[in-house]
Amino acid sequence: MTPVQGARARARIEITAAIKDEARRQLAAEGAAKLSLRAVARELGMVSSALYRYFPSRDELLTALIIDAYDAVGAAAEQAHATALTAAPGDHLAHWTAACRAVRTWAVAHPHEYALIYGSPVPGYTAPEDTIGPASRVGLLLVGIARAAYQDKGIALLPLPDVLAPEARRLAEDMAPDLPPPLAVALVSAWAQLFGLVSFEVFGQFNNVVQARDTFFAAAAERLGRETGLLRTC
Amino acid sequence: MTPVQGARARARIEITAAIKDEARRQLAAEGAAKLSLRAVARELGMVSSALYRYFPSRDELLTALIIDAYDAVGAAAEQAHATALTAAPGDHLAHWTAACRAVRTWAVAHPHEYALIYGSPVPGYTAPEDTIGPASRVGLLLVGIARAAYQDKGIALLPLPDVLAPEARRLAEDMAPDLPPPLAVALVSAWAQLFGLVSFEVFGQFNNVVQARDTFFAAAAERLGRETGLLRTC
DNA sequence: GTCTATAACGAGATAGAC
DNA sequence: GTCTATCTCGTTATAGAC
Repeated sequence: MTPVQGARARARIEITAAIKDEARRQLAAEGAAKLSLRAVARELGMVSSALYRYFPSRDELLTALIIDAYDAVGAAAEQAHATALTAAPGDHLAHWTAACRAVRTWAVAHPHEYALIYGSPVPGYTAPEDTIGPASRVGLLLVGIARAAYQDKGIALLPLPDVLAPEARRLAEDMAPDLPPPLAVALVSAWAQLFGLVSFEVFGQFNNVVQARDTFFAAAAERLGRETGLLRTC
Repeated sequence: MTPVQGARARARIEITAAIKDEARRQLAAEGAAKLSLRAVARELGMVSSALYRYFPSRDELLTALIIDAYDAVGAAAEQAHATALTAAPGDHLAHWTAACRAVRTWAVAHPHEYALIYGSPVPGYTAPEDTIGPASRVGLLLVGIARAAYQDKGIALLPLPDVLAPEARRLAEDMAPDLPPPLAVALVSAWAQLFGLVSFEVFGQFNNVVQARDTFFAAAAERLGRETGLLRTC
């Protein structure tokens, strides 16, 4: 808090940010598997051993990038949701699609960071527990939207097959004890399916298939929301 | 066709297979980005330059692995579909879920090959046109199942938003001119969402979330089929 | 013609001595 | 922090065995 400490702390923050920026650049150029502390250091005009004052290992740098990415996509979704909340109060389906579109927009703008968190696992790297919280942000937001809709007007979902009932109960207890188990199952499905749509676009599976990506995604996301019970249509 | 040619050809096929097998082993251990011709050659007791008799470059070896993977998952889905066709004739939803479950089963059994084709793109590698055909097999199978259902008893789908109408027409023309545009859109969405479910499981996003993976997936796949119009439920 | 081995290139990573 | 010696890589040219 003294001026000197403040300057030191500020420098540390700046250098940490510069390291992560350069690491993100390498992520884009070479992929997460080839991320190397040495190359980052070289590009920054530092010596590799100096980096260890900021990140104790390559894996910890990777973890920081992963957490940043989860936080960025989570914040984008949350902010879009907050905007939609005031722009169209009570329209739960609009809140849902706003969050979904924010996820897609962020992913298209940051394909390599998206690949880092929702693509193939990095060989030899296992995510520590620190990533669980940030990784849950989008999912928890979707749960929140569904909860608001449920408390507002209830939901009408298709009944689940009997074999899934225990898992549904367990899921609901884990993530949202106040919601009916079928809704919990529908939410987890929709969550995975949402990222299926985004991944297919970002990873190139839609090349030569889908052209009007924006409207296509918007329609699919709305459909997902409807099927999660946010609007009764039958 | 003479004995000598047959022996040569057989040896060539065997060595090609051995190279791909070893490459797949490295794929699992180090990831596609670090796949190295030299390491493959070393492990096989060959010299790196000898590999060029079989694959003109590292990227062509990658392409071969990608095509094999697409063909493997496509064949698995097609075979499961064929079995379901005779086991439950006329039950289009059962045919759909059988194909979906085969995709998941293959993916869980071959996570690294799955990651190669449906995960993050390999940095610096761009897939040649040869991969388009094999990459389309699962999608075309889903189209075929939907076509059978459509010709059998028609479909009832939600109307599309107007902005999506041109893209829907274009999509239907491209992939299945005999199917109504809304069905084409629903199929592409379901295709992407199916792989979203599989990717979340294979890539670890379901860790600490979904436990009964098999029944969860089966229910979600059935739901996807229903929503694609394979069964009218409203 | 078909294959393998040797050697080499230029580029990059890595380990250790200083 | 710096320098160097030694690795790796993809790829090619060349020569010789079958």
